[in-house]
Amino acid sequence: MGIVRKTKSVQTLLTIFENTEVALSSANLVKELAHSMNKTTVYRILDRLESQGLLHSFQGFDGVKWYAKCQGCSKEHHNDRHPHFQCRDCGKTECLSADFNIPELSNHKVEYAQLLLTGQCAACAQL
Amino acid sequence: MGIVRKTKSVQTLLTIFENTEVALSSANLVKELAHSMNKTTVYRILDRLESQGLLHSFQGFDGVKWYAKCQGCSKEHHNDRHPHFQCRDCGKTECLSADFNIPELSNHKVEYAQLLLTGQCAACAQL
DNA sequence: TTGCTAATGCAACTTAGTTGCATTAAATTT
DNA sequence: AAATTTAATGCAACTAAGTTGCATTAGCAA
Ligand SMILES: [Mn+2]
Ligand SMILES: [Mn+2]
Ligand SMILES: [Zn+2]
Ligand SMILES: [Zn+2]
Repeated sequence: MGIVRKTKSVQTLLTIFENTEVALSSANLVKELAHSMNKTTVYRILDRLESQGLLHSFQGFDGVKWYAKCQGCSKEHHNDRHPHFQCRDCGKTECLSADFNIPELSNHKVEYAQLLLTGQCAACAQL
Repeated sequence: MGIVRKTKSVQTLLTIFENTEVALSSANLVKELAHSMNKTTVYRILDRLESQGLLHSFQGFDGVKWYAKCQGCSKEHHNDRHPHFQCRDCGKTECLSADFNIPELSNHKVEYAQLLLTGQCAACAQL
């Protein structure tokens, strides 16, 4: 099952994510879309798109939630096990295609892991 | 340089962290200490203890800031490069002694990494 | 014991996100 | 092309985490 109702607001958000390669924070989307839709709507659509396997989310260093498009995820299964990077200079936040391994823990049952990196992005590192 | 002024509030917080092996969220400390000190004071002391190398912090899945004591860090250098774990059942949040490696990124300059795990803690996994 | 100023308390504010409920508008049926 | 159904939205009010400015207090050293 995909999107239940393709409303104007849903389409707006889908288009935004289709046309970007970076991650976007919910807080910032709320600001940018304030003229066209209510903030509650933004939060609810992001929620919905995530549970439908079209977007995935992660917590940033700033304590706000970031979203990025999924590749090959579904309502049933998310497989976005990749690190995320936040540039300390320009704020650019991106999904990394790199892999990472979860340490072996004898006593814990690890179900989900999130690797968050910061430093300078490709562009800022060259300045 | 250690603590500048060992006030009653600072001592209270130091004692709390000395007597626990887990991480504590600032939000929760504010609640627990509401009777004895102002929330602003809690946030400011946590900040100060971190910059003095006595505590380190990380962002939880819940979007709140968590603190735990350091071992062998100083005002000049923090060396708490270890994963953190949050139990999805009991909420227990802990520092893991395990090591983890940061993926090689040709274009980015990684300065700091945070690995956050969730699942079931030792106690909850056995139930 | 005095004086300096780091640290605290308080009130007001900000920012991110949530909730309940009435209304609207996709999608489906007639 | 209406009428119907109900998912989705808007709005207002609220919560939770954290911050800021400023007056006051209390460590601590002289
Ligand atoms: Mn991603
Ligand atoms: Mn730790
Ligand atoms: Zn950058
Ligand atoms: Zn547990």
